[in-house]
Amino acid sequence: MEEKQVNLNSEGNRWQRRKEQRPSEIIQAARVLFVSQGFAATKVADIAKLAGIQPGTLYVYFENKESLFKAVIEESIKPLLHYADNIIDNFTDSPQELIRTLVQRWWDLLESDTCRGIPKLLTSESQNFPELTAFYTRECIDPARNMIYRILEYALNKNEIRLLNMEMASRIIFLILHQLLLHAHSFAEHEPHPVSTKAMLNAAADFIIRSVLKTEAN
Amino acid sequence: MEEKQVNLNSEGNRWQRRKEQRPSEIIQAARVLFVSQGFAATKVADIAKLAGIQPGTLYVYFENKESLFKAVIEESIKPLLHYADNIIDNFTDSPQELIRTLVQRWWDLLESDTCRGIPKLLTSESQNFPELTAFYTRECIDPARNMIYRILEYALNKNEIRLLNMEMASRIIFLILHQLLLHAHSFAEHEPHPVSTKAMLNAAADFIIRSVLKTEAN
Amino acid sequence: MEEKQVNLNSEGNRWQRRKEQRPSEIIQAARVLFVSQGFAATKVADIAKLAGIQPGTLYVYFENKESLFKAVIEESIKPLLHYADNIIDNFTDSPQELIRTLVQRWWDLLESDTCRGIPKLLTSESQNFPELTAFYTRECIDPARNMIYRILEYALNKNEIRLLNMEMASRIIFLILHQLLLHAHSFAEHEPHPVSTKAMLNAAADFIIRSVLKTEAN
Amino acid sequence: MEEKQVNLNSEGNRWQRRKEQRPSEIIQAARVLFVSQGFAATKVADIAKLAGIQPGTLYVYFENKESLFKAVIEESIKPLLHYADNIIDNFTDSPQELIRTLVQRWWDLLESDTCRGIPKLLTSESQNFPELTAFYTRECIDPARNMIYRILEYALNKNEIRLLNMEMASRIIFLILHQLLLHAHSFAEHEPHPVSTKAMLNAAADFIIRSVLKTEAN
DNA sequence: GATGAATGAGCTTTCATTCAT
DNA sequence: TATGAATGAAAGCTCATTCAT
Repeated sequence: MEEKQVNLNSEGNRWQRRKEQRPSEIIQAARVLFVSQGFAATKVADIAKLAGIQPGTLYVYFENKESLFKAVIEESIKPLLHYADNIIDNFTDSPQELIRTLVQRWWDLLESDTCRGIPKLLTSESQNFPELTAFYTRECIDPARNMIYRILEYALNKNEIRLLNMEMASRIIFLILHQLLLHAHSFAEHEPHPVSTKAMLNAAADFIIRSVLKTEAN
Repeated sequence: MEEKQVNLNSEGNRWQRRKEQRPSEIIQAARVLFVSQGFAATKVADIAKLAGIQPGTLYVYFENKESLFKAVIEESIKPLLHYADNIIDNFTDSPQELIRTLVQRWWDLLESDTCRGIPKLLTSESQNFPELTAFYTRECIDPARNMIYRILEYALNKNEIRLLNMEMASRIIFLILHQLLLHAHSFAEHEPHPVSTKAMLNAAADFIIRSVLKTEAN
Repeated sequence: MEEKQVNLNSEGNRWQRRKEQRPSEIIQAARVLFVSQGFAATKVADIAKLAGIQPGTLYVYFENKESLFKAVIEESIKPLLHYADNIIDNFTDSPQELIRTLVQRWWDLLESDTCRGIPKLLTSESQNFPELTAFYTRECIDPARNMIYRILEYALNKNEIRLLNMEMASRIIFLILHQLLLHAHSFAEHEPHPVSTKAMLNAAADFIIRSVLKTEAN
Repeated sequence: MEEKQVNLNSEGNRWQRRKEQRPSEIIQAARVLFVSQGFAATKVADIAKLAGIQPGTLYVYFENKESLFKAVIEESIKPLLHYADNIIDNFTDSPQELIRTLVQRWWDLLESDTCRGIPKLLTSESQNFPELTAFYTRECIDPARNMIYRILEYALNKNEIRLLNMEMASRIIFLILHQLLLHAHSFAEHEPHPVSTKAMLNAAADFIIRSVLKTEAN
């Protein structure tokens, strides 16, 4: 007697889940190479080698190079989909602390093993993969800016914010946070005068705080 | 009586000899495609087509695709090599005006016809062309930051600067300016809530001014 | 009852995996075309077709056309590296018999399946591949002349040699043997009055014997 | 009223004559490169450069690369067409002297400025240009062997010839003479133990004389 | 006639993908 | 499932040839 084999992971999901059975090592390997070399310049054979498999095996799990790319983005973006919750878990700190926490958590999350370099990759390939870019813009960038906006609102409620356009300030803050990530994967290692990550993060937080919060020393 | 048939650039001018203009036309075409698609994803045939020539003609002027890429970067970077002089021509304005001018001129220069998209391109290809990246870092990024630093010094001398680490502040300001350019060539067109360039530039200037200068409303 | 349809190499075996035999098959095909057309005039696609593979397959085994050429030479030369042993296995025959044997064995060895046409090929391409030519000169030509010299010494010891400069005679004998091979791959088939290989070999042996050995009829 | 323009140099001539107006410098340059590199490996642009002209100019005089090649052969072969008269001008010398003269004149003629390397070139390209090869075989090789045959006849008449097959001996003598030329353009410069041209020519003459003529020391 | 920039067909080579094992 | 040799379309590049100057 045959039981109908139910496929729980129906492929109708826009962002398919393959979960356990998918060799996430392939995705990790692919992400590393895509980030450093770009999509077109990365060879499938090199991904396979880095993942410790043969080229043919890769095609057992991914339909083609492009769908692997999408899986890389999709998978790496997952932790960011509800990052608001991840990054800032309570709004009871002082606004200043909140901003410092924001910057640090932002870095920790986006440079974590699973999504390191994804913003750089999406910036580079934005024209080649417009759907992914639109998805990222809608699901990650926009929520991120909303969260920043909420932090500013929180400061506003505490009467600690300076006179400013909160919408535009959110955007600029986002630019700073985003560029911190890009810089780490592009020019950082060619800097004539390198600066530690910690120093950069602190400087970014200081810069933002000075710009948006009321502080003694103006 | 036969009128001489005048060929209005229909196909008779395929054999135009334009030794002088060709290289820069090819470079312009190549820059556009390299910026939007990346080096590896851009086909030589497409560059040729966009430049209005045949593929073989491209090789009359450039040894290969890579040297064309280098020519694109080097040529496009030229206006930036002494951009300090280009961007800020006098330090007699108020510091606030100076920063507003900086942001606007930065944009005008870097999004001008000759170098539009180059920062995006170099960010994307930094790992694939380390020498070019080092060159850009040394000759463009570093001087740019120095110029920003001098603006802060100017404000310091006028006693209009807030208490801050000028070196690190310069770096963050540079990040903002740089990211403005990248954003324009990546996510801008996929924004769910687009914002005009003018608004972004003003917001960036405001943000920077609030962060580094003494202002009434803190 | 259905007989299993046997596919007699019609097209079902396009995907044959024959890692072991492939390289030497490619080399054989390449040798044939290189010998008749020269290196530059031979197309990689034609070599592949003659070897019964696709162009891409060739590059699984050889880095490029030039390294295939080198492999052809190196592989084809192998049987010649110790040909002295191969050609003349004993020095107990009469000098005259020895020379007849030399000529015949020389022909049999150098026109065997594995090295047919190589002297012609190396003559043609000597300027384009100087290292290979030097290698061939040192490892094949020089030892060949030494062996000829030893045959003359053997005749000398038997007091059957005429008064002559043995060093120079060896060179001339080598020229004759070498040219026999070249002629077979160049003008032979365009001869207005063709002569059989056998006749040529005998004539060459006769000519050499008369020149270097004491014979009754002078 | 138009007179029909009469082309005095009708192209019906199998081996066209362009005489004075043809830049024989082009042919000289082409011969040098064809001999050392082969037909396919020689670039028209390099021939033009060596001839001191521009690529386009070459096509004023030659229809295409192949017809230039034919002109090279055709022109270079001219001195050989009646070389019997050129090489041996009298049959009054002793047969031995005649053979020595033959070898020396053969060399002087075939390595003269106008035809140096042609035998090597034709050997290399024999399969690619069968008509030229047939022509060369018929008009040069065959007459050359006939002349050698006549020398042997002359020796026969003087009762100075050994017992031999004169037809086959002529062929072997020709092989030797031909190979002397080939060797000079292929392996000679890679010889581990070089020998002067003069020594080789003498050795060849000695070798031939010993083989075909009655001599005291047998 | 001479030029040399421009051509474009055709070559070598690459590499994402397939499939017999 | 995993393999990796084989594929073949497509890319970069060459160079004999053309033709406006």
